[in-house]
This record gives sequence, structure tokens and C-alpha cells, in this order.
Amino acid sequence: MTSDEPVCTDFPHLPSAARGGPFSHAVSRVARLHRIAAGRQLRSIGLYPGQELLMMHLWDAGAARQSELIKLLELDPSTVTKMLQRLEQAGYVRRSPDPKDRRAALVEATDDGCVLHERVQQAWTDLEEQTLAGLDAAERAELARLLGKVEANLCRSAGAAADCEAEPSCPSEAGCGE
Amino acid sequence: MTSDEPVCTDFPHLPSAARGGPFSHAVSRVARLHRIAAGRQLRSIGLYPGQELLMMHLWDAGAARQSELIKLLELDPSTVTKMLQRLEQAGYVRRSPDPKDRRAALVEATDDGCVLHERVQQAWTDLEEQTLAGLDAAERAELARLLGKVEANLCRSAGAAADCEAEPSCPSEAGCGE
DNA sequence: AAGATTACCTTGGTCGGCCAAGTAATGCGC
DNA sequence: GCGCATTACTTGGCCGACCAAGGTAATCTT
Repeated sequence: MTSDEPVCTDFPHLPSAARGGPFSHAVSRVARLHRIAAGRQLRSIGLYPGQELLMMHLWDAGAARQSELIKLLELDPSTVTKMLQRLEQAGYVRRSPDPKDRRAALVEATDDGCVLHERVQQAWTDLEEQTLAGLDAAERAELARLLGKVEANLCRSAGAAADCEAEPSCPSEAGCGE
Repeated sequence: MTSDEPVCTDFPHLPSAARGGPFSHAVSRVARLHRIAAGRQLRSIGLYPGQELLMMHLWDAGAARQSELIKLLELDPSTVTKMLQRLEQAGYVRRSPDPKDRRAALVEATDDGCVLHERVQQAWTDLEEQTLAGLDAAERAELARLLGKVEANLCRSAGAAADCEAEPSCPSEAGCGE
């Protein structure tokens, strides 16, 4: 069908065995570098990469059921459990049983956890600027658009297992008095 | 315009606390989804995500010093050590001491390891197409370009620790008789 | 030639992340 | 009311990935 030309457009020094997947390669590399950069920022704050996203949802929603976090973060339940155990031990999060449903757990950020809010925000802003340095507004918009499409694609192909359908989050300000 | 759906054009329902870092968010999500998709393909082959990149370099270069792999993959030495231990145990890789430098280890793919080559290649091609579905050539090129810039940015900021300078790989065909 | 430095790899620890099972509570059908 | 599926979370195991430290061998310095 479509001429399967070796679309090695203009890629630097790919592992070369990675012909056939230059973009996959690029995304892996970018993601890892991004994660490292994030990790560096977060470590000085007291979080590990990944935890900040959970905390963000918590700051956002006040208290949340664990299952809700799982859905929002699109993570494995066990991942969230362990993450919460560590965050709880670190004192950033508190869990309490839901009186309405005795198998569910309600999660909320502690005061210590809320204190991180600003710093995390700042770190993310910094990181964003670092990441996008040298890209003008149009390029940023285009990048966002393309990544959106890609995400949708991957979501769809992964959809077999878990739907990526998450209802729009309703940002309500509870939890952290801000 | 084959408008598939009102798919998250701009930005879906960001954790909202992630204002200030929408792109960082997007890249994280894309990377995770991509990794999951890759993992699904690879698992059926017998590899775990991440290992395929190492194998690619091996297929590419024949035998390589471990330090070389570390530089090419830009990974932590300990990561590569453990990965190799597992790959070795799985029978895909063989390590031998370098006679020229008794502290170095030479790594090469076994026959079993080389057998995976084709299938991995195929998996990556599939994944690439899944990922980029719906993007025309121009969009793909643009995405590649933008990701390249982003990678350079992140590399630079991470450069403090490890330089991202990797000399152009010289694809030589050794190792797997192919 | 002896000592300091650097390079190469390993070990041990921690985290995020997945899967596969397992436990407990809720809800549904009967 | 009773049993069964569903939901909610936990546990254990595994892997990739990081850091921090350590041990050994080559190289550089003096």
C-alpha cells in the first residue's frame, strides 16, 4: 500500500536499529530527560517524580477517594497505594476511611503537603520554561496540538484495557485554603 | 478534516493545578502511554520495555563495551548492569571480559537474542504507526523537529551532570549475521 | 617507581510503574 | 435473606531507573 519508504527524515544518530521508529525513540528520550529534570527540581522540595501529580489532584480537589485518584492519574491501583503509603509516611498526605463506604479510603493533603503547593508550582513553571526554551508561541501551540493527537492515538490503542475517558474535572477549591 | 471527535483539542482536563506546566503534563502522559503500548508489544516477544533499546544497539554494533552502551543509551551504569544481568539470564546476551582491558566487559547478543531482532523491529514499526496515526507527513516532520528542540533544551539543562554529546554512531554490521 | 586520579563495573537501596492475586465491603438478583 | 458479581484497596513480585558507595584495574602525575 503506502510506499513504505524508509522515513528516516532527518534524525541525528539514532541507534539506527531504531529505523522504523524514530519518533518512538524521540519521545522516550524526551520523556526521560524531562523526568530527570523534574526529579532534580522535586527532590529539593521533598517529592519524587510522579508524586507531584498526585498532590496536584489533591490540592485541586481537597479530599478524594483513592479510586478517584486512580482514575484521574490513570495509574494502576497498586501504584497509587504505594505512593500514598510513602506520601503518608512523609507526612504530606492523610488517609481516613470513608464512613459512607467502608472499603474506600479518603485522601487529603496535610498542612505539610499543602505547603509544597507553591514550590511545586514554581518548579513546574521553571521546568516548562526550560523545556520550551527557544520555541515561540506558535511552535508551542503546534507542539501541544500534535502531542494531543498522539496522546489520543495511544489512548485509543490502550483503550482496550482501560478507557481514557475521564469526565471533566470540576476544579473546586477545597482542601488547601488558597 | 476527518474530525474524529471532540478529542481534547487544546488541553483536556488538566489536573488544573498543572497550570504553568501544560506541556510537561502532556509529555508525561504521552510517554507513559507510549511506554505501556510498547510494553504490551514487547512482552509478547519476551522483553521488557527499555531492553529493546539495549538490544538494538547490540544488533547494531555487534559487540560493545558496557561503557559504550551506557554512553549510547544515556543511562545510569547500574541500570545497564542490572539490565544485562537479566538479559543474560534470559539468554539473549552474553558477557565476556575484555582481554584488552580487564576491568571492562564485552557484551554481545546471543543467537537467541538476534532472533528477536525482526520481531522487535516489527513491533516498533507498528507502534510508530499507532502513535502517529492521523498525522500527515508535514505534521510528523514538525513534531520531530519540535521534539528535537525540546530534547536539546532538556539535554542542556541536564548537561551539568552528564553531557549529551554522543558522537555519531557508526553503524557497522557485525554480530548478527543478517 | 610509587602514589593519586580516573575509568569501569557492581552492589544495595529507593521509587515509580506494571501485573497477578488476594481480602473486604457493597450491591444486585433471586 | 442468601449468594454472586462488582468495586475498592492491599500485598507481593518484577523491572526500569536513579543515587550513593564500593572495589578493581588502567592511566596520569610526580
